[in-house]
Amino acid sequence: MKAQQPAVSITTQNSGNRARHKQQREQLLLQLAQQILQQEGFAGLTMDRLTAASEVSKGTIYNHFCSKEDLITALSVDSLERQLLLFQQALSVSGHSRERALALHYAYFLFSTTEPTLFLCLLSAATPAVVEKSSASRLAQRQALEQQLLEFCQQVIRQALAENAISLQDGCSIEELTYLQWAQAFGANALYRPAQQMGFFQGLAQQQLVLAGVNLMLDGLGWRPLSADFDYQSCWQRIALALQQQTPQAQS
Amino acid sequence: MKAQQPAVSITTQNSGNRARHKQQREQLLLQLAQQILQQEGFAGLTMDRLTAASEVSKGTIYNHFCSKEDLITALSVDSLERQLLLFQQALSVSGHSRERALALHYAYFLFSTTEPTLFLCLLSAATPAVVEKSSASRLAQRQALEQQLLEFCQQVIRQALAENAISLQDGCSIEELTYLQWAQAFGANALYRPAQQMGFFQGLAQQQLVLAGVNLMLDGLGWRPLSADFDYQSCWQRIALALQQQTPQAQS
DNA sequence: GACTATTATGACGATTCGTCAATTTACTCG
DNA sequence: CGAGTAAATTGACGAATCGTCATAATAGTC
Repeated sequence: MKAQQPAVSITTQNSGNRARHKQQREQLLLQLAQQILQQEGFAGLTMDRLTAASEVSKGTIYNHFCSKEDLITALSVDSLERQLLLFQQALSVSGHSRERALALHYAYFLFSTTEPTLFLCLLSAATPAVVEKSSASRLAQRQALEQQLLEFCQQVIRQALAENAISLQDGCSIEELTYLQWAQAFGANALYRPAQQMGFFQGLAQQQLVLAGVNLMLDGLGWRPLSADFDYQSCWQRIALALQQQTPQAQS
Repeated sequence: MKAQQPAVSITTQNSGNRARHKQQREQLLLQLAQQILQQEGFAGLTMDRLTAASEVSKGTIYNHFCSKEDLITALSVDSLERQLLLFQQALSVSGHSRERALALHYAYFLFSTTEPTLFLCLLSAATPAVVEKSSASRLAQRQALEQQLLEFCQQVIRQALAENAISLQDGCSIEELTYLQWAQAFGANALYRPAQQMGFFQGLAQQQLVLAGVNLMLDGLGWRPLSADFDYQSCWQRIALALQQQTPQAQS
């Protein structure tokens, strides 16, 4: 069950391979950290344990991550990279602008459920205790990725404007719209587990809630076609199929 | 600058006072913890520091909080209690149902800005690392308070139904609506700082974003009067005045 | 005023973090 | 190919923090 032989031919002769090798190991360390997180919980993730699980020493690990918190931030960066991939796939589905917006929301939802651990990392990484002790470069990475994600959202909104599917009156900027949708998606996905755990709703699936939230918001905006004039339920399912069948991919 | 003389007459003779005295001290400890949090950051909050700042020993502190994480959860309980007070005040403003819904959103926003530290505690307390090491009783307290808060929201929605200001077609339950508004409010307030820090929007105030988000969502729901037919901007300001002038209260 | 139950104390062991001098490895060049 | 140098790795160690527990103090009772 140990899938981590070095396996890479470490016959790196020119210094170009050094960086690549280092990055591969970092990826492996992140994978291990994620495993520990899933199996032992957040309190169980210690640097010594990661050291034991890996094949390098603690010093080397601190050569990659300047602190335990930096490791969490690194995991969040990894999360965002995967989200980015999902977003790209989501935008490859065809349809009018509102369908594509829905696809992005689905991608976000999909990530939050298929990778709950990483999604929680994202939450933890936003916490002051973590931010305070993460390296500046890692924080910059995270910021850059977030900006890229938001860029995708803005693209869809611009498409909607071009299609004349929405009209931005009364000083409502593209940034504002993007932010509000981001907030909606973040809240609806992040709060689901806690709410369910406290027995707030019984039968309601997370999917239905997210879809309903998006429809409410986009209807409020007047993004045509309105949910009364279009079957976004089946649109949602079509998107689900399109994204799901692409997910089985690179693992080792 | 030290505002923490015991000051309470500890001439507790009958055992009824014991519990009360203990609770007072717990409140004081929470206040101190919050101070440390503001001044030293999350990484600076250690049990030893709290011990030094207080006038009791470490053992006694661990008599109140079974772990450092339990302390964080206790702070979040404190936050929720204050939120509850704000919600009560918010519901005391007069108006039609949608105005009252707006008042709740304002109360939430107000809390997130006037008590940023406590708001972040709420976020941290939702983190697995904290949940895992908090006492069951404290977690139950938090859950109960959250349920009370949601109860307030449901009240307003029921009022709206009674006023015939909304109609719940297609199996959209009260719980669903409550959840979606909660999610919207949570997201819009929690993400503001990070988004601003990454320079995503320049001039946009948090207030405007929150208000816009609520309007979008409630318009989408068809909650009358729609934002096109009513000046929710001045309504918002009126609520602000009504709540602001009640805030200066109990501190020492 | 003696006696008991409850609470408080802070020194202590256990963990975990993060460092750094010593060592090994990788690469260069004569 | 082998000596020399730069870079990376190691793991023992100090520091900091958590949480405990035997002892001491206090409150309440008879």
